[in-house]
Amino acid sequence: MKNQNFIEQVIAVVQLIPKGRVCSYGLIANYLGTGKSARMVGWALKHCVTIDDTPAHRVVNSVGLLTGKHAFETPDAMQLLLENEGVKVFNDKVVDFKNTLWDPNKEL
DNA sequence: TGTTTGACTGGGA
DNA sequence: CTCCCAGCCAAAC
Repeated sequence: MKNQNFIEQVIAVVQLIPKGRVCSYGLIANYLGTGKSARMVGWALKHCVTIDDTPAHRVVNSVGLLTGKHAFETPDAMQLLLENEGVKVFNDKVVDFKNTLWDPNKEL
């Protein structure tokens, strides 16, 4: 998967995230090679749901905070989806984030 | 073609 | 500790 647009590359990585795990924007950006453009990952994810049903709820910011929850149909949808997969979320942030974090650079 | 924006991040005040 | 600023890069306007 390389001949795709940036957005589709982000989608591909997000879809690789195992169920019950989460990933940070910076990690994905680093994996894609964009490095510091973590903003692009979030930006792309926002648009990816329009072209694909990407599990964007598995992507959070560097501290496990559900920064993108407002992009869902309802602000609570993201948290509910995560909890549905076994990821505990409290006060809009992932509980035991570092244990739940999935690093594509390490796992792949 | 140039400017603005954004689900981020890390560092400094 | 919290708040603010600058860098970052691709897409949208």
